[in-house]
Amino acid sequence: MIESPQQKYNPKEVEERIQKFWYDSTIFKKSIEQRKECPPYIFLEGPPTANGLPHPGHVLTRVMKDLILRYETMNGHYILRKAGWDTHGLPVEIEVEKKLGLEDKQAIETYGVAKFNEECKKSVFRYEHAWVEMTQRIAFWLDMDDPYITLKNEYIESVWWSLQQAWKKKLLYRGHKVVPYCPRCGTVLSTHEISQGYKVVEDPSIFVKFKIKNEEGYFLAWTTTPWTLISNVALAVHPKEHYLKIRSKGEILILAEQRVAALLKGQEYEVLDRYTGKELEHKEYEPLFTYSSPQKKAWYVVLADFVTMEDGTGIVHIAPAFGEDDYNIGRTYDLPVVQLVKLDGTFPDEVTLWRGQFVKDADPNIIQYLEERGLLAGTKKHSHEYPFCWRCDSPLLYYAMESWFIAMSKVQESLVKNNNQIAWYPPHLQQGRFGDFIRDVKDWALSRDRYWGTPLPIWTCTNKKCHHIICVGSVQELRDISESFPEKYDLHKPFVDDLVVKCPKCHGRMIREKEVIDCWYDSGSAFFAQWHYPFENKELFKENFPIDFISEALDQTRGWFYSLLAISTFLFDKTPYKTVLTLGLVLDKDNQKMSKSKKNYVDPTIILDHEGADALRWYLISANAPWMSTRFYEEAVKDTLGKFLLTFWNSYNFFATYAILDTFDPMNGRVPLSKRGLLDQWIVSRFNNLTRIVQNYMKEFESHKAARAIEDFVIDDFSNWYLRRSRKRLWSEEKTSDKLSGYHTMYEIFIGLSQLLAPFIPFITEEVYLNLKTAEMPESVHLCEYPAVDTSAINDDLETGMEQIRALVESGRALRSKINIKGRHPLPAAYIVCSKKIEKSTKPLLELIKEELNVKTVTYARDTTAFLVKTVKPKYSHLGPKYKEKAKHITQALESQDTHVLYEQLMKKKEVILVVDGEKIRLTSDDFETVEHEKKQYAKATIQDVTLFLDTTITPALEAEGLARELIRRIQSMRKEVNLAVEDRIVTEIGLDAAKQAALEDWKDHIKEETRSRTVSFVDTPTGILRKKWMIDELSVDIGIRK
RNA sequence: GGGCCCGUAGCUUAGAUCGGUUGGAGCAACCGGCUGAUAACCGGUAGGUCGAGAGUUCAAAUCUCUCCGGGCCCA
Repeated sequence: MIESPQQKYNPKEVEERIQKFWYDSTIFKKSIEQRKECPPYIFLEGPPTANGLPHPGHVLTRVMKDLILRYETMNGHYILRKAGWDTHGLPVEIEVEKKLGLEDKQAIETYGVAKFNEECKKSVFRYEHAWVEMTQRIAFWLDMDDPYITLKNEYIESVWWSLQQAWKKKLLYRGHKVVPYCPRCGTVLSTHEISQGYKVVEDPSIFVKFKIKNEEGYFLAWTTTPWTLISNVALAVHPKEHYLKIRSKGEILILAEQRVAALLKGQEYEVLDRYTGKELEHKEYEPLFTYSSPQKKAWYVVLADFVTMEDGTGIVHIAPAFGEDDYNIGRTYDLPVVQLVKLDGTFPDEVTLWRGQFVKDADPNIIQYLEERGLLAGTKKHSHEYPFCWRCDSPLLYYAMESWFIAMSKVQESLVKNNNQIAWYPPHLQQGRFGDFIRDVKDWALSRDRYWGTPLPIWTCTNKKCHHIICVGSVQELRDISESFPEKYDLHKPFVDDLVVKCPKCHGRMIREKEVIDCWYDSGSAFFAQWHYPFENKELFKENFPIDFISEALDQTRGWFYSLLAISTFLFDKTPYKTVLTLGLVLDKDNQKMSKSKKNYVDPTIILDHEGADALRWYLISANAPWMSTRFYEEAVKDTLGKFLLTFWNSYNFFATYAILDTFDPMNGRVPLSKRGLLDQWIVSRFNNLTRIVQNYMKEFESHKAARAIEDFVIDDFSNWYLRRSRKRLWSEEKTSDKLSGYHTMYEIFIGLSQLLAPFIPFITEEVYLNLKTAEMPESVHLCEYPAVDTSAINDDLETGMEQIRALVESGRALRSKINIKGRHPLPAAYIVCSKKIEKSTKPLLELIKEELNVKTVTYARDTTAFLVKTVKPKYSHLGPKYKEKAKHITQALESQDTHVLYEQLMKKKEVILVVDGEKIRLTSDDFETVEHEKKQYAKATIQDVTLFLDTTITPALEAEGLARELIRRIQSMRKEVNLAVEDRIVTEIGLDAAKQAALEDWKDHIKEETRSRTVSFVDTPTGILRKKWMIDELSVDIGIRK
């Protein structure tokens, strides 16, 4: 039995109730289990970190994932939805450092690594409850009871296994990388961290002369970091650019041809020689400083493509320890790495002149020293962006640090090949941002000199003669070589460092590399580590690889999307996922990124409380393409609620109210579609077309277009046309077959809509479905099949006809409003002038026009002649030049003529003779323009190929009918005013002018019926529980009603 | 600094792949109408430098270039 729904839609109440139903009846579990034998659709959840509160961006990703997964589930797929948590990394450590008041790494060591990591572990799940609650409230169905967690021993063990694979393939190696480093904090900063700390600063830039060996003259180089000159080992030139040897002010200098003009503007110089950069290669020079005596050959010219002609001299000083480009060129030429800066950012003792000084502070001293030695050719202030530590605000140094790497460059071709197997949404990312990144892939700097992370499973023998290095790939391996490996263990620092590990070769003590690994590696391992592969679940892993679908926000392109592909490529040489949906970012009302510091951050729970999860979901889905950024603010969600959800709810409420009143039973008396009225057939056809459209859009993740198509259907077709046009048949008291057809149609559309919309707005659809479903149907809408298209129900001709009818009705209404005749007043006739084809498609639906336009008859005509009058208008521009001063009189004479008669005369006799001032004037059709306009009693509207005429003749009978409708409308509004139930009967008394009374005599019964009046009587002074005086145009009416 | 994405009415947007009538909607505003389902609905009015400029073309919101603004990624 259908129950009466709440009059007002209360999202919070509905959603809480549905939430409880899902929980009590374990619907989520059933939705997975009932598909167990179905083809799988494999999904992998990108693990969030629960040490911060979820923000609107997370809501968007979760909504989109849920939409796709529910959609695929209803389309017959078996989908596991394992949750995951990302738990390691620097952000966690920083939170804990702040909480414990630890300033730097030394402070952490003093505090105790064991205790520190214990705090990190606790901190990681600090906001788990908020995440779980948000996930549930927006109805993201995810198995959070059995998540994968990156800090678990099993997870770490899987990660270790994969690292051992890399080791065995000789991809894991120790090397140098130049990284931004904060000397005060003693830590390397991640790129994400430094991007927050760039500032524009003015630094001294200097031109330095390097004496050419065994030859007169100097190379002129330019630098903005004088302190790196101490560690200089080479000078770089561009191989293809030209360089000049010049004499200027008595000095011989070599610099780039392109830079000479800019640097020596207005000065005289003599060109002595010209070379390409290539010709300068290996030319030696004398070192500026001799604090180091490198083992390898240094102090000569090298070639590098990165040398630009934009600024400087075209000759770049190279210090491999302090720049990434420098370091790379150093590797190419096998240059020594001279690193005359200590980790605290000061010069070491060897640098006798400036020992102990902070390098940046020493810059002026170094400049002065060079000046004194005559090696300075000039200084210039240079403003550029320079990174600062976001924590302590001290300038960062680029610094070559020892680090462990995965040689991604060795598998670059495989990366490209595998990337090309992936279906990217939006497609431009594949060859764009992501493809560029992969084509130019760098080795992955894996290690972090920190505490809270997966420890690098590499042990080195301390026996200097042995120096054996092993990479451990399982707990068992580690146990085998450890002394007293305990039953209970935790594969983090400091446990792994405290183990006494014996070298399998020489039995010497082995020490672990102290680093932990980049937490991106953790999450990028999820596709196998979530199953503890290969130690367990080998089958499960096989079944779930590769993944069909992942989806995260755009900022993950080079994050998780990359780390998954990278790991999968070197492990299995396969793409780990087939389809990736990249979501746009969520911005605030003013298109600004949401951040706590800007205070433009919207708390999703407020919207969930006010507008509800369905409104929130619908907004996020329909507002924009998934990959476009979306503005997020409460007002927008509120609009969505009002426009779409409430219309849907009210339609449902309307249907349910009448269905209950008529004790409609969906199991009884179903009318076959072919026996139903055209209106019913039309909406069913529209619904099936809609279903097809939705499925097509969803295939391409154009969920916004799918949503908009549904929205248009619900608002325009279903609510505002179909239901409105169906009202009348529901009001009739007997159970006609038309009424029953209507109920069955509405019922089927509501069930269909609840299924079609279920993946989008899971609560309200469940509410509707549960109330309407019969006992035989699945217990939840989320256990149903997604609607299939019934092509036999699609009738394109009918839909075209209806479109034309609706266009006619629209323009007819506009016409009525233009000629100022209210819709309530019936008109005798409408005429449609159109082709046979249009007549054929609209004829079956003419009843709709009759009612909507309130006309007695509708007739077709092939042409407009019967409704139009042709007249002529003098062509003044023609008459003027021809008749000059007479023209005025001619036009006066013409004005007194009937223009239609003139037209006829011109048609028949081809001329018009006028007598003006006694002179005969002969005018021809050249002197006139023909003008058409409708005959007096017709009003005309044109819609493309169709012309609509309304006959505006109002007879006394029609006037009376109009008046009757005016009265009915007022009595109805009075009923509403005193809150009468729809079925209540009343007694109506009307006081009005005697002549009008007589005219209304024939309409009394009609008024009685329409207003559910037992009696309608005309009296002098009406009485009742409500009495009102009305003005209908000029007419005063007095109405009283009572029960 | 480099790469990529975006910019259409006050707001949200369609149209861009393939150049072709006068750039469509919805919300908000205003005027009028309708209403015993609706927080609705219907008709009308007003609102546009299609971010700016240049180019290609008979013709540019659409193609090309430059610039401006926003965003992301990378330095």
